[in-house]
Amino acid sequence: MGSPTFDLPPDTGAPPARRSRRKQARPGELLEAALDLFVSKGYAATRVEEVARLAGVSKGTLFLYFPSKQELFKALVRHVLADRFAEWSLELDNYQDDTASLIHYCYEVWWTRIGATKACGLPHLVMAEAHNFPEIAAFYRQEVVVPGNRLVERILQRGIDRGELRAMDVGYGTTLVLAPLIFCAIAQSSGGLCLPNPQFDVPAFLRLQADTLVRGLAPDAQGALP
Amino acid sequence: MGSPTFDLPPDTGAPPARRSRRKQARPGELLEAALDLFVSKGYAATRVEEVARLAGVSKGTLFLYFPSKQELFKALVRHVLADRFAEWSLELDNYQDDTASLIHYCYEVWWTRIGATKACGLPHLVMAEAHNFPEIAAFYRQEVVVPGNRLVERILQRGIDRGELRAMDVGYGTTLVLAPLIFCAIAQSSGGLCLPNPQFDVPAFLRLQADTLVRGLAPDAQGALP
Amino acid sequence: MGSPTFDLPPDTGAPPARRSRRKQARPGELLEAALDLFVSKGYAATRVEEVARLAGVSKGTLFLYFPSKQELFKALVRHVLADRFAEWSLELDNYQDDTASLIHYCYEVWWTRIGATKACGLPHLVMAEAHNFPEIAAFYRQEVVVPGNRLVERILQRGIDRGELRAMDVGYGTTLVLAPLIFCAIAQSSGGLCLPNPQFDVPAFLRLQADTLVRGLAPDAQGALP
Amino acid sequence: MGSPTFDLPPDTGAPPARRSRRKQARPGELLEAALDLFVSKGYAATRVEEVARLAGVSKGTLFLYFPSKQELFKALVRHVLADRFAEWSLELDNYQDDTASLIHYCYEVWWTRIGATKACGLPHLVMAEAHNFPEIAAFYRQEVVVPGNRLVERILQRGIDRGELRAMDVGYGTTLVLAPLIFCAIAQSSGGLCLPNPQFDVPAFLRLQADTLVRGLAPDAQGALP
DNA sequence: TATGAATGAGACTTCATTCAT
DNA sequence: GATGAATGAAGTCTCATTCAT
Repeated sequence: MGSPTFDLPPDTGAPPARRSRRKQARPGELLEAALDLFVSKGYAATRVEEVARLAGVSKGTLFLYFPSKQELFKALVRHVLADRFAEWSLELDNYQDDTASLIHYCYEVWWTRIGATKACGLPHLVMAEAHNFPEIAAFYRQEVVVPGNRLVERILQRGIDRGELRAMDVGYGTTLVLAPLIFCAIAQSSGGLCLPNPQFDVPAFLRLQADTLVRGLAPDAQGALP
Repeated sequence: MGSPTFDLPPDTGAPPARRSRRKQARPGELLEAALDLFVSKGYAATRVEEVARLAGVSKGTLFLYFPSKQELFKALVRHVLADRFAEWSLELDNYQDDTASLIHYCYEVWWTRIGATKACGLPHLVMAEAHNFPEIAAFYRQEVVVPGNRLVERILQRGIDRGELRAMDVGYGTTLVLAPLIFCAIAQSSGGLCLPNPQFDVPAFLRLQADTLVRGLAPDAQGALP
Repeated sequence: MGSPTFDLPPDTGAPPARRSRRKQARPGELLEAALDLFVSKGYAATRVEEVARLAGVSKGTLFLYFPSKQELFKALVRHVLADRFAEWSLELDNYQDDTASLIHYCYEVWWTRIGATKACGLPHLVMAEAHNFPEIAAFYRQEVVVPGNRLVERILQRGIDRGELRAMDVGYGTTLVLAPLIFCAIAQSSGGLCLPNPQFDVPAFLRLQADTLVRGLAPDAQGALP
Repeated sequence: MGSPTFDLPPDTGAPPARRSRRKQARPGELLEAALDLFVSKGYAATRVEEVARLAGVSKGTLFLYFPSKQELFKALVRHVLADRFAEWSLELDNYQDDTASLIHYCYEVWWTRIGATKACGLPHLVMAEAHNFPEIAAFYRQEVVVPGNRLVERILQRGIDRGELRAMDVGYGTTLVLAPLIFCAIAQSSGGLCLPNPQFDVPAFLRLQADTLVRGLAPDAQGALP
């Protein structure tokens, strides 16, 4: 049940010694700072010096840990997105309740662990820079998109098998499930720019979305076009 | 049924003369080029000289028509996204069929006019640059987000009034309708990075999405959580 | 008794026809505009397009008459400064009164014909650009500085010969006479920046200066250092 | 008896190492270089890269110390012209001899500290750019023109009080005293363009000017116009 | 002849990266 | 290791000049 952000060193309360403090924690602090800034300002508009300052080190020190701005960005993506799906897959294996509940649970969990955290800015950022960082795009596809789709495929297949969902093309069905999450991630990280008003309650929307989706995928749903 | 892109001058086959004087056509050509490059490379990674070259003019000529890179971007947003909603609103007024058909029709029309064109890259771009260009964000909200939501609100209210949709919070319902379109726009403009495979058929997905949505919003839908 | 500015064509009252009006007057109008702008904004900060607009023609037309900005500047200096000293020399030949009156008269005349007109901005401009325009500097020295000094030398020599001025090195004396004029020209053209207050009355100062100078050069003046 | 220019670092004979770190010395070196180039070529014709090269650093380094070309110019004006008057005011307070000597002394001191140094090019430059940089003009008026006039006012009033000068409007009298200095500054910085010949001995002229001025302001001077 | 659209060299400025300390 | 002064390539924008109309 990992935190969606980074494991910060335990705060000892005392101000750390200036020069030689927590050397092994530096990369994490730099990535934390990079996440903040890349997500809120975009890749190009973020200066490496800002990242260093926010992490409490000098510009030169950043380059000791990451050989370039591009490598910093790649490391950030790898760091934030790695090893989430293994954990989630386990949770799915152990889930006992019906599919409607499972979908609701997934949306809730996603919100708690991703949507409500700074990590939710990354998908947007990765997609925006996909053309400039093909390597990152490939990594993202392999480490995030494919596992995410696998996970949802299993959920849908389980629902169909249990008679809780109507028969469907599971490949497209996964996107039906994932699209709202990606939408919410982007809505969040763009300051709600695609939402109708600033009071928009994203968790409530996700509940409505889950409910509507479950209704729409129910075996006995009415109203389909011929 | 306006084209979502610009009217290029008729291609006479001959390469345009050097230093040809085409004051009327220049802004459209430059915006067309800007759309191509901004959408595919991002705002910061696009150099104004590239835009000018793609439009077949020199760097200086671009600045004759747009006083800065930022103004070029604003003009692009205005040109591509403005004046679509008036037309759509008219179509809605004249629509006769039931709500399920209307929603399907909207998704189809959106795909034809936006999703399948280069214009579909703009929402992504605007959201990515929202923090750097608050003025553009405000403009986008006012000229695109708000009118779009208004349009969908009318569709939903019409459906509820006609007894074709269940009662709901129309404010959140609009986002249920719009989110898939925004998702598809971003999926398209990021090279399908959030889609499960390269053969993903977006129009087919939109049909499935419309169908599922209509089912989910139907008055007699089953399966809602307590 | 020439005007210190340019001879404009007689104003016929009727608005001139757009295209083919007063072609032979164009260079003069352009030089008039150039004087205005060069003097008030400096050489570099003046754009040729501004000059053309102020003269009522297009940028291209300016280049029909002057092959470059530098040549426009040279032509301006030549035009404004040419043929002033011949006239003044004649007036000097015919002057009858005593030297004190003559010096007062010279300062008055200078003020009327130069100091109070836009032409008084030129010395400043020429001196500021002397390093960038050695050719103009040489021309200015030959056509303005040398004749001006000659004229004043004759005045001083006449005064010494008539016993109205003490014996002196006439070469340095001329600079005593001319320095206040140059000072006033620069004070005027810099917006009074070297003057103690905005109400400074330059003609009154020149009268005081002439008076003080005459006293200081009088044969029986007291107070010299040992 | 402060030097009007900057204290350069001691020349060790060896060429400075590439990428040497000299944070303390840089601003002074850059201002020194800026003084040289601005004064000899004018503001617009001086490129910041030239300034940097003359100071032995790269273009980027200049912008490390001065955020823009305009700020460099302002800093130069402040540095060269500020803090001279406090010192001079003190000297004036302690002066014991008669007014004629004092005026001579002032001119001598001005020549030594300003006229004979590169600093004498600044007044000309500031006046030439006054229209383009109103902020600098205001600063110059407040920090240089006003204090300078104050100082001379005190000298004249002291002379009148001691019966060594005739009664006069002290406001205009100050300009009588200062005009020759400004004239000489401009003459120097324009390569002697307004002087009758290249052998013109400026200190000798200033002595003659002081002498003539003192005679002209003497209480018993003869020869005033009615 | 007159126009003004078009050009492109060149200016200022930024910032990722290097490296002496 | 850590620093931050220094670098210089690269970007935006200006404007004198050209030239098709």
